[in-house]
Order: sequence, then C-alpha cells, then structure tokens
Amino acid sequence: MAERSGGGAMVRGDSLLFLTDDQLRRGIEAMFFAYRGFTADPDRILNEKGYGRAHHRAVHFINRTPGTTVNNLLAILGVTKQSLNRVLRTLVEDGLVEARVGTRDKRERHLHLTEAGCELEQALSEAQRNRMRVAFRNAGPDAVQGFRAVLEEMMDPEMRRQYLDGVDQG
Amino acid sequence: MAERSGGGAMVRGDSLLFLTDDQLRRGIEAMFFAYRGFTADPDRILNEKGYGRAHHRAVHFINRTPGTTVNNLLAILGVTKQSLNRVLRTLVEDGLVEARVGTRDKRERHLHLTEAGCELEQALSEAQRNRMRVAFRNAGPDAVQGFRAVLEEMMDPEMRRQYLDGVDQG
DNA sequence: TTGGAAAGTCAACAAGACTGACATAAACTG
DNA sequence: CAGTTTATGTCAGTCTTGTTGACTTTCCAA
Repeated sequence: MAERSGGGAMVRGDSLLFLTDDQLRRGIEAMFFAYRGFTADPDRILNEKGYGRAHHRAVHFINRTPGTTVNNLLAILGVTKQSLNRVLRTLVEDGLVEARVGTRDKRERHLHLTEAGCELEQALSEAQRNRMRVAFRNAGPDAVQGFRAVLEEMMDPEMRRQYLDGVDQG
Repeated sequence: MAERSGGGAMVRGDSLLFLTDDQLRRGIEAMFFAYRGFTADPDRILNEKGYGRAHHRAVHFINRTPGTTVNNLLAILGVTKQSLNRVLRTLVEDGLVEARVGTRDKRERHLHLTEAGCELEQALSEAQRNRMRVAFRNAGPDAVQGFRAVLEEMMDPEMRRQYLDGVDQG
C-alpha cells in the first residue's frame, strides 16, 4: 500500500505523512502566515507611538531580565551593537529605559524599564498575549505542547539555550 | 487548591497552566527564537546571491501558484505593490521570473519561474524543509498536529484563508 | 465614447539592518 | 606600571524593504 508523495519518501499507511514535502511546505507557510498575525497587534501600537519592532524586542527582553547588560541583549537579539544602540538611545531619551552604570564593573550598563517603559511593555505584551491566549485556548493543551516542541526543535542551538534560560525565576 | 499565577487566571490543579501569563510569554519567545531559525538557512543562500527575504517570499509563492498575478501576490504577501514591484523587477531582470502579459486582460502580468528561478526556489526550500523535517521528526506527529493547530489559530482570518487555500491540487 | 477603476511602473523617502573605523573608560595581565 | 582586552558608544556609509505620491496603460460600464 505504498504511495508516492511529492519528492519525498514512500509512505506506508499514514505514519509518516507529516514528513512529505507537501506537509513540510504547509508547515513553512504556517510559520510565515502565523508570524504575521503574531506581530500584527503590537505593530499597530508601536506605529502609533512612532516605534518599531526593534523597540518592542528590546523592551521585551529588558522586562524579562531587568538589569541585563547591553552585551547580553546583543546576544539575545542577534543584531549589531550599532543597530541596538540606535534603538536603546531613543528609548533612554524618551524615558522608557534607564541605563545604570554597573557597580562592580563600571563599563557595563544595566538596563531597566522606567514606569513609562513598563506601561508600554504591558500594552504590547498584553496585545500579543491576548492573541496567543485565544490561539492556545482554541487549540487546546496538547496542541500547545506540540507547538512548543516543534518550535524548540526549529531553533538554532544557541537560541534554544537563550529560550530555555528564560524560565520564571520568581 | 486554587493558586495565583502572574496576572492570569486562577488555576485548579494544572488543567489551565498553559494559559498563565508566563506560559504565554514562553510561547511568544518560542515564536521569536524559532522564526530566526526558520529563516536562517535560506537567508544564508540568499545573501550569497545578493537577494533578501522579500525575493524568497516572491519566489516561493510564484512556485506554489504558477501564473499568479501581481495582485494575487500582493494579497498574499501583504506589502504594497511598489515594494513588490522592486523585487519582481530584479527577479525578472536576472532571468528568474517571467512576467507574461495576460491574454484576457492585458493589464495583468502572469508570473512564472524560469528554469533558473526553479533552481533557486529548490535550493531555498530544500534548506528550509530540511530544518523543518528534522524538527518534525524529533517532535513527532502529534506535536506537528499541535504546532499547526496553534499557528493556524494565530493567523488573521484573511491570512488563514490564504493558508487553507494552499492545499496540494496535484 | 468617455470617465472611472484597476494593474502595474517610476521616484523619492524612512526604518532598521549591516560594515568599518574610531573613542573612551574600566578591567585585566604580565 | 604598561600594554592589552573588554564593554560601550559614536560617526559615516551602504543595503534591503517597507512606505506614499504621481503616472501610464488597459478595461469596463454608463
């Protein structure tokens, strides 16, 4: 009962259907379209305030790890310091982020959100969480587990480490 | 046995743990880090050839739906026609895409990949499929189903339609 | 047949990524 | 202590890819 499928493997029954080229293409397009939805809500808020996705990312990770240094942030975001600096400068100028000189190592700048920064972060993440909450609820707990399993496998090893580091330490 | 969790819901046991704010944040970061991995391999190839992600997207969807018009492509990609036009122009100039004037409606351009265009598309999608194949295999079929369920829920309705339209019509 | 709508193109501009060079201060090392 | 490395910031220039505005060609319907 083997059948031919795309440029892919021979399949017995349906056990490996999820690995055919067509199924993989579906996965690729799912990522593309879903990422658009994923960023759509925060993008609208950012646009109103004259910021971009780069600001969102910075604010998100400063909120996640208060007191993080510029270098840490560079590693997580995977951009050049020039690029990050442009974003960080506007955030500091606008009073959303505070860059405190390190006490142990005075070369380092420890980044914190100000009250206003927290407010923006809340607005952005609330919009994004709302969409994800609905998606999670509609898909159900088992689907969520699968969702996370596949995404984790899709990350580069270094990014997977960053991801796994971000557990709740409250 | 109810316990407080973040700014989220009251939880009985662990039935709704996947909807706590922290779990949602994990989902958000999973999307962020995974999307980077998702685009990393094609990005390398594109960089070598002097193209960008916009070219990849155009080539992908022209390959998926040969003969599609510029307007169709605009709806899928969600950019302005001017932005898409720049990308298409370079692809046509470089002989990767052919834009045939419509026979019924001469205003329309029907887009096709040339032989060279198909080769590039193959190289790009093969790289991307390989990563997704490994992720799918490591995560398993049930996880893949959950992955797709959550992503589909995360799309804007219009994009979900585009996604669901893209079934194999071979 | 003419006027509006639709498809596509050209030009100019902005955000945000990049590289490369350089500056400053602090920390480390022999 | 001198020299090097590290952390950060800055200036200048380039590239991709998004934007808006103005324009041409083509189609269709009043």
